[in-house]
Amino acid sequence: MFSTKGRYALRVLIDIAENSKNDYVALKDIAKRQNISKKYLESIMKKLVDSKLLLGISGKNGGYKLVKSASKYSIGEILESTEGTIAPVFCLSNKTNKCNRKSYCKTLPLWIELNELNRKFLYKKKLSELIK
Amino acid sequence: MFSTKGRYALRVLIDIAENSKNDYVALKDIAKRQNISKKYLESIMKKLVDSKLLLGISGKNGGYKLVKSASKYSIGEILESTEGTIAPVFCLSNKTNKCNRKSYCKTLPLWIELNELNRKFLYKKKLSELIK
DNA sequence: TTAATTACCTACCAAGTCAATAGGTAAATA
DNA sequence: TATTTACCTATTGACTTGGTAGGTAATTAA
Repeated sequence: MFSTKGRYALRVLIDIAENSKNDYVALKDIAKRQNISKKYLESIMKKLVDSKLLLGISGKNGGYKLVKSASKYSIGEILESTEGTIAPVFCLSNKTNKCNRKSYCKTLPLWIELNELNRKFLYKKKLSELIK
Repeated sequence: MFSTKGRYALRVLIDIAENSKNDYVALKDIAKRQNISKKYLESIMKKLVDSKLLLGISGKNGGYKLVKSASKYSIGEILESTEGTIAPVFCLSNKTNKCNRKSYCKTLPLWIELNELNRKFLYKKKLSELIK
């Protein structure tokens, strides 16, 4: 189940895409429009800046800006950068599956198939598709 | 992310399917084979019995038995009965979406599409496909 | 009839996560 | 220089997770 981190992140990126006219969009404006706690949003913005999905500029008239066009953002990369992982089970959440049942686990193929289905869907779907 | 409840439930049903020869399979044997705490498994068995996916019989030679053939069990119903919901977001976890943003939410169509993709996959996939 | 075996039931608990809140500092600009 | 903004660290209450503990009720083999 996706937490507010990922869900808010999508709303933030939609908000910036719709409200930025080559200028920076301030956190407080996003928070007000989206009705999300300003302080809590900060932690989400940090993840998005750290993973280079947003550019953040301090000082007067500062704020956040997209680093590429909305059609270049996949929903998958946005969710993954804020949620940490989008895998359906823990054993697929890391690069290397450390579960010691993996060589004989009868459910693993199911989880792999589900994971691939989701990743394919979420990385194909673009931010621009959620706008308008 | 699926918790141990759903993941263990799948392993339990596979175990019973593979180890029941018209007789009942005792919890302690499942727990031993699957290396899962006996006491903790009890809470998962209860969910499966309550949702009529297993028949539980007390007393000597008692235990648990499938109520239908493995090919009739969908992975979706097993996960849903133990996890409560398999929806990707909270607003889709109940019959009635109570989110007050739903009339204008720009991300809701994405979640609905993802939810339907997952449900279709998990309800089509059968327990028998995980065996052998 | 009795002892053993089994599911079933209720309560509790430690650790972790979630969704915030609080109170700052550093950078940029009018 | 004052203001605005992002950025940083720490804390917290409520909830969930993954168990543990200790019993009761039902069934059957001896």
